[in-house]
Amino acid sequence: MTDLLSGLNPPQREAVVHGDGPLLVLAGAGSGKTRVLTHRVAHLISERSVPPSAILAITFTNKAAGEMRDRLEQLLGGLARAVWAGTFHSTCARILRTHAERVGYSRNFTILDQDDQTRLVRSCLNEAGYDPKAHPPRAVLSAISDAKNRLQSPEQVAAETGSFEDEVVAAIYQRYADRLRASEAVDFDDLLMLAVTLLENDDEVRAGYQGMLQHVLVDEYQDTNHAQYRLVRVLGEPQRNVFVVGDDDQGIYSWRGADVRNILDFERDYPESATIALEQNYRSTGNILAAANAVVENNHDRHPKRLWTDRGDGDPITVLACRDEHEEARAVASEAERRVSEGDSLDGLAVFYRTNAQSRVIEDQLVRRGLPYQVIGGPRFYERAEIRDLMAWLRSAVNPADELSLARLIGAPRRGLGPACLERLRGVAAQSGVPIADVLLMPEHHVGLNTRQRDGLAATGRGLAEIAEANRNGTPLDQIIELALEVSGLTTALAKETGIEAEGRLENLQEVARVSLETGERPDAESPLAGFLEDVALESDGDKVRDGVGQVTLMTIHNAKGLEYPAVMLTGLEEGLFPHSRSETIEALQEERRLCYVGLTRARERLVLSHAESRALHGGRDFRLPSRFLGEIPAECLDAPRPRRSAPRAVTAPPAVTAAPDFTTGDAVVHATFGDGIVTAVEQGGDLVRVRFRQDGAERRLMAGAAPMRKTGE
DNA sequence: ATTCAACGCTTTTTT
DNA sequence: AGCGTTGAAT
Repeated sequence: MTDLLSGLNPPQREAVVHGDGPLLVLAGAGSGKTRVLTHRVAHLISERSVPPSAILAITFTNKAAGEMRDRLEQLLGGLARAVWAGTFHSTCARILRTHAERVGYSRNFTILDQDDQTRLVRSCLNEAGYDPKAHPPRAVLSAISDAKNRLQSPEQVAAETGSFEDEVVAAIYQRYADRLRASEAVDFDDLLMLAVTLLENDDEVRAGYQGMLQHVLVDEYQDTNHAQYRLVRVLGEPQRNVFVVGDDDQGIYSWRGADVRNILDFERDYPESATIALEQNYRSTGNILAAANAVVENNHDRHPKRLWTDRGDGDPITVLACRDEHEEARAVASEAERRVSEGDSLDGLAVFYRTNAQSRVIEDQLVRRGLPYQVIGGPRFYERAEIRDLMAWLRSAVNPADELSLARLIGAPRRGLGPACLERLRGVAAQSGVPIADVLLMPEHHVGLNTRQRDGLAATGRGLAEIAEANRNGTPLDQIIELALEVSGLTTALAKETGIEAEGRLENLQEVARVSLETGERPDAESPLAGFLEDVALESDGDKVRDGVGQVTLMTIHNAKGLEYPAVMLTGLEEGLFPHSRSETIEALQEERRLCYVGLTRARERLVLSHAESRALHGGRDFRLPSRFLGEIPAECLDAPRPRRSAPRAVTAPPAVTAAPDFTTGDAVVHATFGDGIVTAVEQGGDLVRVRFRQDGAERRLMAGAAPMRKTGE
């Protein structure tokens, strides 16, 4: 394959043909890292005769893995199919299913999602006699998750408690882990932790994988956590052909345990490693890059680098000052309409925001104007209550030990069965040593229950048995799901309800059977249903981005990682929203800034930044100041300020700080965020002022029209 | 024992 | 605005 290297620049080429040993590729945004990864794999196979099955490529989403496989197939043909490409979680799930018995699990273990996890933590808190109000389940869960990411067992956590809260966490962690075990269930963090534990402690299993794998490649390395790091390390031995690609400026998951130091420390951990930096950007115009560079340069603790392009400046960036979120939404819709009228596809337009809640008003406007769109993330299809009900039946049929699913399906559909019934079942099961699913089928044990409840339980047991039998005898997946819908009584119950909502929910349920046929083959799954359940559990929002369908794409910036669009609108650039008010520490603020950097660098040609002066939030309405990130963008990258107002400003103007547009050098000013300062220079004909602030002594360039700043009287 | 309606509270990002 | 809890009705 001679063309494997053509079209690559020298550092890209160097990375692709790198010999043995570890390599760190510091790949700036838009520098062609996906291409480098793919071509590296192709190079290994076609030029270095590495067997495809000896290569493991870990990507951030399943979609990225699929795209890599497609691309490899174009380069190499069917040979490429044997490359093992997946996400960290799917890779670990596959390892664990293969060796389940070695970690003391059934091969049919259930993978819990966040909602299941929170419920279970809540239940553990209640069981242990702690008040969920004093110890928010989400916070406790997050602490447990942190511990698992550090690969700490409940015992280890218990040994290191330093406060009462730590002790609560340790106690709940222990209880939570026990409940998971009893239910043959694992959470997302267990997938990583159990796989690492297995590989590190089981010589035979480890030897198997280490003997099979010659090369490990990891994308988005900056967002790996400690457990993921350990997985890569153990799988990379003994050859240490570990090829990691990342960008410390794009680390946006530290709150999830990702450790940017993994990338900064790579050279220390692999002293023999080489480093290659990719700084030429092939994606964005000069103005967009200049803005992104300028913003991220306000961060410390980064590998110094500066993206460059030979594409020219391109159009200036547009900043829209909107009155409120509705006007911002109208601006989004107008941008979409403008695109259509200019003959461009809506596929090329993406709208980003910091929080999922922001999508609603934007959706309203797009619907109103008949503009097609897709929302990535937010409440997911599989997280709807009725779908979760159905999934509980399916999961229980595959994994009879799954008590969480059992608890859910007992009450769905509503038929006079509730928590009390479940408690009784658990009691009987514990006494007799019979699995709960079997107790369901034995009405003689249903003492103390009324006829209706007894009948209900027996019917539930029969239904589950029927689904399980269908799964066992190879009934097609969609028919199993249809069967589950029927024997569970879910459709019957919904059909009785009136109203448009029930209709929608009924349609959603039917949709599951239809969608189930679209999932790919899973040769490692025990049954198509088991494979489907795992797909659903490990599916990420990013996997659902569809392109080529003529729709505007709406998503959080977190979901935008790794994507690019000709036109990007970054909305809600307001203090308190972006950067988010919960990001108070320096570290958190720097991560917000990296997030901003990620958002800006998704744009190829057109970039629109918007902020609203007031925004409705949790019921009330707040006045909002423009984000400091806007102030960090050099004015020469920006369009002339273009306030977007559909009503006279006086009517709705915030009573807060009002900008005085005519600053002169030497003026004493006060800024909403930075406090007191002195104007040191006026640039761009008065649009931009330089101000040195007393608070930190730093000089900042601010937009005179947009900055939340006014002159102070002497 | 279950279900439903009203109330009050908390609000980031996600594999 | 959405969720979990609480209290009353069935």
